[in-house]
Amino acid sequence: MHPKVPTNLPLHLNIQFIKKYLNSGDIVRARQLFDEVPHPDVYSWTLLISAYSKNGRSEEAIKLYTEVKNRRKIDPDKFVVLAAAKACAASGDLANAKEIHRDALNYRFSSDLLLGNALIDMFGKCKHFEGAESVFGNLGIRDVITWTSFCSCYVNCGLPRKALCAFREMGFNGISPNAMTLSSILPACSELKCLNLGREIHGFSIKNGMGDNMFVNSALVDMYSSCSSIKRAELVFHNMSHPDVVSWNVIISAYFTNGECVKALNKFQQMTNKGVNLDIVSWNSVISGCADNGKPQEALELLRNMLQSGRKPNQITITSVLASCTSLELWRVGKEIHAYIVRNRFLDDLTAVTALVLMYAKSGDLEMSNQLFRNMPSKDTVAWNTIIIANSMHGQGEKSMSLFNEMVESGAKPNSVTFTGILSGCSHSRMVDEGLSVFNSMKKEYNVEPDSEHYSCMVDVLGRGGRLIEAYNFIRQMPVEPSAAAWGALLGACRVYKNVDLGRIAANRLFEIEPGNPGNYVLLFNILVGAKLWEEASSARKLMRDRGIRKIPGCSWVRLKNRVYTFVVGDKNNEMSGEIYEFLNEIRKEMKLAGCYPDTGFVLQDLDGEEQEDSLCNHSEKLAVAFGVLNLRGESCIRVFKNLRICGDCHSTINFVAKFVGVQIIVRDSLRFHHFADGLCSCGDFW
DNA sequence: GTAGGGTTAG
Repeated sequence: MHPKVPTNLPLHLNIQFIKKYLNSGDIVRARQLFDEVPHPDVYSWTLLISAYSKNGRSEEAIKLYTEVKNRRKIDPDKFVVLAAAKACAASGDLANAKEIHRDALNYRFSSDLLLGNALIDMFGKCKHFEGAESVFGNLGIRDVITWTSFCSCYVNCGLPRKALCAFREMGFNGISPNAMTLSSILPACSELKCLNLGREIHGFSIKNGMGDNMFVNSALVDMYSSCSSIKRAELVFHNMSHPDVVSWNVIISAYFTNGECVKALNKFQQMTNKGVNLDIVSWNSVISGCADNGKPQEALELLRNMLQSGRKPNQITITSVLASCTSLELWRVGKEIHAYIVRNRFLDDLTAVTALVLMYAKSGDLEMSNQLFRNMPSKDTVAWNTIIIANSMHGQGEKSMSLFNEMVESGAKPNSVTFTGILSGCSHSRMVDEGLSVFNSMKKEYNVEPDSEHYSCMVDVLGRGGRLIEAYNFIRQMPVEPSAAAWGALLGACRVYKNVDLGRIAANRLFEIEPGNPGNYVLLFNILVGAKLWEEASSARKLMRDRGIRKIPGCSWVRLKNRVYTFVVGDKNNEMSGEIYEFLNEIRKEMKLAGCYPDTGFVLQDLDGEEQEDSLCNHSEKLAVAFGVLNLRGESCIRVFKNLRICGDCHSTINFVAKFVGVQIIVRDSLRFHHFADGLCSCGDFW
């Protein structure tokens, strides 16, 4: 081991040794020596505190600081308080930050420039602008660092406007910004999409010799990208003489946020080719970029590459890639990632688990979703919102409501998304009075102003509840402009309750607001056909044709052993097509024997008249279910996904199949989930 | 023997 250093040396020599150990990174040995020194002075304490905080061991640093404060024989100086402030800044520990601020006031260091700057920075990192304002106010002299830290505190606290005000005031006070000021203030321009100020800052940086500053330029790339000015972002990046890994990451994200996936992926490739060391952010940027831009397969592929390269995913990687699984309904891959989360102890990460809760719910496994949520050690508003939305999607309105009550009791604050979640739950479960009472309590009890989305949800609640006149009056009286969603909800309700008059009104409004949406023409057509108004129906159809609008083809898919099998109407391309149709014919016979007759009203939902006869047995969801049944290998559940709403005849057929074969069948249509088992559907035959 | 900055997330 190490030769023992005699501790009876004079203090300043011991300090030399402590510093030597710290400089070589041997914090353990420095601590040992420190513990043996009989009367360490405040400087030795400071050295150790700084060392711990630099090594990411803020807790230990703060413990030492508390200890030194309580030593009778030592008077804390501003440097030891400063070291403690840095430790708090590193860990974002607000409680201790406030304590340190109080100490600074007690010791009368509060007007010291050096310490003041560090305290402002600390409060900025702890996201507590009130603290920073108080420190700032106490400073008699403020330098460029004071102002810079003050501005970036506002930026960190999500107050970009205040940041820009402080930046202006700085100028009025005759302080000229430096490169650090500019790179701190540019994110405020990004957030506010302040292109003009951003360009002004760009010009200033060039005039003042900061044209090749990496930090400023990376912040500029981000600013231009946020202001949708990708060309300018590109230009800044290409003019950089030495882009570092962060600069590359920024330009990649910039391309993705502007929808330029090919360029983003090219840049990623280029970066790899140039031998830039990819960091975790590089991988996360490109993975989340793909996930956000409708490229889930690529996101998963990149995750594989990442693992191959030996880089460990973190919570952010997991969250992004789970979003991909959700969009592809890649339930099995999602399960693998779930296992990964458990193995790597990410289960206490709110964001990752919330994404997992959503993934399971969207993949049809509501039970797992609920179970995971129950086991979460802490829950924030987003987590509660997610579980409420999950239950609403699955038609569990009562459950959504009780979760909401639990949420309020737990002290989490409901926000606008919470109410959209509950109200949609109420509409899917025909809970009209509950919906009305929640809606009325939004502003009064929770101070959430209902927006257009909430109003549309309420139209849906009333409409699906069969209270069509009320729904229509609600639309006419709402203080916001009724959106397509509101009229669409009314139109849908008119289809269910066969109300031709209101259906016409709603459809005509929709033809104005969103003339290109085929769904509205189809709904009106169905309503008219249901009322046997053939001529009017065919003119609705003609209107659609004249406008050149094509119905979106119905498409269903089912997963089998990590492969996705897709079916369209009348699909005969599957290798098992023969068996599928045979099975469906058999089922039709069985249904007739059991006294179930096909619901012909729905045949017409398909606008392609030529196929009417046939199409009854041909809908994609039936084909997918049949394929799933024929390939059941001991599994008790089939999950089918459809891009449009499920049709009524398919609904009753699938219900029958589930009972006949003795399996659970879960169908997700474009709006919600249907759980079929034992001759019942979770939607109560109402959708 | 003392301070501050740019990228990724539900």
